[in-house]
Amino acid sequence: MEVREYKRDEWIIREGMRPDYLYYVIEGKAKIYVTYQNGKVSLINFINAHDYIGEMELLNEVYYTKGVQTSTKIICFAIPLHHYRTRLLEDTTFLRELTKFLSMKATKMAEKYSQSLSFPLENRLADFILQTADGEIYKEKHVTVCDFLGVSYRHFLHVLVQFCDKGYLLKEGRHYCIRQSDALHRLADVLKNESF
Amino acid sequence: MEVREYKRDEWIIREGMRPDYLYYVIEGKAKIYVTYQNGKVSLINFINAHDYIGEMELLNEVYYTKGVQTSTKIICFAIPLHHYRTRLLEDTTFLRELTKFLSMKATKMAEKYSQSLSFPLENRLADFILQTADGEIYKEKHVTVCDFLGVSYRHFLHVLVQFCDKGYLLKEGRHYCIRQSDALHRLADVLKNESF
DNA sequence: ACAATAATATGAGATATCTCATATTTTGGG
DNA sequence: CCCAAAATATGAGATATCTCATATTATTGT
Repeated sequence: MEVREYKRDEWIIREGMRPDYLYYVIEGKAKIYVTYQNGKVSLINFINAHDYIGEMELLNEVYYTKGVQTSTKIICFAIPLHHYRTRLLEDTTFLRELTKFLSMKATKMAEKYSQSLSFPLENRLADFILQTADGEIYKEKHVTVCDFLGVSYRHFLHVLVQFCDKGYLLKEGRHYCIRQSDALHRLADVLKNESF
Repeated sequence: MEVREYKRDEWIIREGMRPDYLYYVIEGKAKIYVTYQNGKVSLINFINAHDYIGEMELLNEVYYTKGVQTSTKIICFAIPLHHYRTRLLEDTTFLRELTKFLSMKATKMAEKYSQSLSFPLENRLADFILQTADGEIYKEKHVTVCDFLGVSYRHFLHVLVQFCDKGYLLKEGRHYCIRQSDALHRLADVLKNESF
């Protein structure tokens, strides 16, 4: 097992190229992308500390590998599959851990999926802002967010400006300051199911 | 371990009620639903033979249980969790099998998610029709499909009628007959990524 | 066999979202 | 420090999709 380091914006895995390693992220953030035939590129998910990368390829002989690009510096473990594949697949503790990770991943995806179909951007953006804000400050890159929420830049900005007009957010140079988190919460809560 | 049978339209798991069993489907089909605060109900996924039900609750202490309703008669194994939970979580063969199942589930969800955001109903419906058609005959219930694809009945029908107008489909009483599968394939192929 | 309920169907107007065109500002590399 | 590329901004018109209203046909329970 090696410890590896990737710089910001480096590709850990190229789309379509089966990786030879299983990665476990110690520190940093990354993004998973897929490209469609018409050239459209879609941001599928974020990867954070304690996530696995390449677990699909460990488990499935046939699998279309998505691209993984770092968005900060990343430090991770890299376990060579050719050597440890069999051993990993016989290790109960590892399997249990991986199963938990995958079940969370599947659940979150299912949630995002049904939310994306059921609610307009207004609600999903409110949720995203609250989830990614650092205290009162929201400062994600617009382009990345559009990708992630799967909407056009134009429409995204339209809704963001509305939030400002309504006084939910205040634009401060490069950042946005959350002014009425209660209003945002009301919008975001619509996404939640009855359990909350 | 028991063998259980559920009739059509029965609820195997009620939303929000933690199940006491892990199920493995031998035969039949079911649907997973979630209800939002505003009362909107969303069909998240289909369950088919060889799928697990309740695996999330086996793995995660905290998990909001989705509702599962049969759409045909279902025959399944039911494994009582209070008795076998620990043993299951130590069984390598079972864990490996479950991990594979979950990785497929996560992948499919991710695919559906990014597709739903990236393409209009026209493409997604073409894909759905081809995937669920029995030979040349498509006969899913409109209401269920709307739910699944996350669009209004009105819009769904609008697009379906277009397919008929264009001669892709021919309405025959209750069913639809696929007349130009090539045209549908062209629409559906846009969803595929470069790997295909 | 009948009534109630669910599914199918259609129209019209509103809203959400996209595409394209274009301008300004910020940022990274040499 | 300068340039090219990326990110941010804004307008206008097109399209996808939703909501609501209202019929007509199946299906189901009794």
